Amino acid sequence: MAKTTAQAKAPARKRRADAERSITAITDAALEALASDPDASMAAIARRAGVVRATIYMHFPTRESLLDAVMEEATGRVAEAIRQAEPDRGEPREALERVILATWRQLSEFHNILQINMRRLSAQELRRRHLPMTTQFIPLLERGQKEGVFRADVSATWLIAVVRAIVHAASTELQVGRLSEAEVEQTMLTTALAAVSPRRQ
Amino acid sequence: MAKTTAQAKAPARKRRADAERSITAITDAALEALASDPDASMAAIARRAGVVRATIYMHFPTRESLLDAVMEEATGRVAEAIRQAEPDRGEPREALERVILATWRQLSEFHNILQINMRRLSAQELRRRHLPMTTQFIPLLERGQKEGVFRADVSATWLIAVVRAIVHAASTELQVGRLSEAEVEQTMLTTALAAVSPRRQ
DNA sequence: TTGACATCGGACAGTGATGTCTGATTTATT
DNA sequence: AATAAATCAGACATCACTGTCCGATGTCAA
Repeated sequence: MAKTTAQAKAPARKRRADAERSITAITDAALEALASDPDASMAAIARRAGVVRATIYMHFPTRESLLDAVMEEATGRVAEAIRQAEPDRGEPREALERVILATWRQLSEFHNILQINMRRLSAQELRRRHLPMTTQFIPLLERGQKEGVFRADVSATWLIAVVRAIVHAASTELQVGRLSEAEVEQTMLTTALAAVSPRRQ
Repeated sequence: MAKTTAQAKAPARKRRADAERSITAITDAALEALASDPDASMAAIARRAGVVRATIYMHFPTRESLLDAVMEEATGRVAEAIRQAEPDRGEPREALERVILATWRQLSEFHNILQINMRRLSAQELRRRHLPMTTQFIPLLERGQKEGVFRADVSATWLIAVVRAIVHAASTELQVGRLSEAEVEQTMLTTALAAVSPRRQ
């Protein structure tokens, strides 16, 4: 609301077509570059975007503002993937499996992006910007809690954190070779479900 | 074995007492500084250690070598904490609770150290250097699997990864304020146990 | 076609970091 | 007390990065 950066939805004047192209090229390149190296330089991002470094500064006055745009893009993509998995449809456990499967690759791809933002943003700010994702999970978790298929002795937000942690762990173990492509999804799902299931009395 | 760095157990010649003091001061300061800021500079570490920057280079020829020493120190501390929790004594679930509780504060304190090393080391190298910690968990997990109190349809190493992920998640949620000091340990423990428990048939 | 917009290519200053070096001074060891 | 070791204080070269600026060239839109 305060700043008027390039990714603002309502630009003061309409941008030219090539400017639009540059902006998306830069955003995409930044997303890729930062996902593989959280300290990727502006030069590296520009190179990847097929653009000269100064061009980035045409649209993003500072590195910070580019990181903001990247974060918005990343959370937007994940949020969209969640949406398409229809978290509010059907039996909660099945819905959760669906949502996890649909998003787990992106979540692991954006692992580094999360790290970046955990460093540069305050806890509240991070929380606020994650709302597009978390708000979609909460109804599902709470629904499952009410129906008694998810444990209700801990908060829904904690269950979200646990699921996310397990997904990240699966991603890491796959990378390190301790889990195979063949078994990783099944292992991840069954563990996540176990973690959110009610305690045996 | 290859390099002869300051933290080598058998120095070529005996160091003077003040040199020993400097080395531990530097290592400790680096541990603290890097735990709170993964990009802490040599200057910041020196300042914290009450030492001039050049003194660090007396004992650690390069930043990398200091990071190596810090990592060894961190894994050593955690390994020692695990050892003192006696993972091989008593009922597996109780032993696991004991071990998690005894180490979780350190694990969360060293969260950033882990991040640093995940970036600078290869997956294999990281795995190798974590052995002092992981090897202590494996017998406990496998014992529990044999006794039927831990799930056996996934590997013990995966269970370790899950427990670690949950501990880290708890640390993060505490930092972000979504879990209180009062509830975090209980929540973490009950979730970890649920994740490693056998499936209901 | 024309004028405004956008990019290019490169140069520039400023900053902060790593690693090296030196000479003076303090400290431990024998 | 003498000697060797270690630290200090500060300077130095080097590097990589950020952000700014410029003139020249290319490209869109009316």
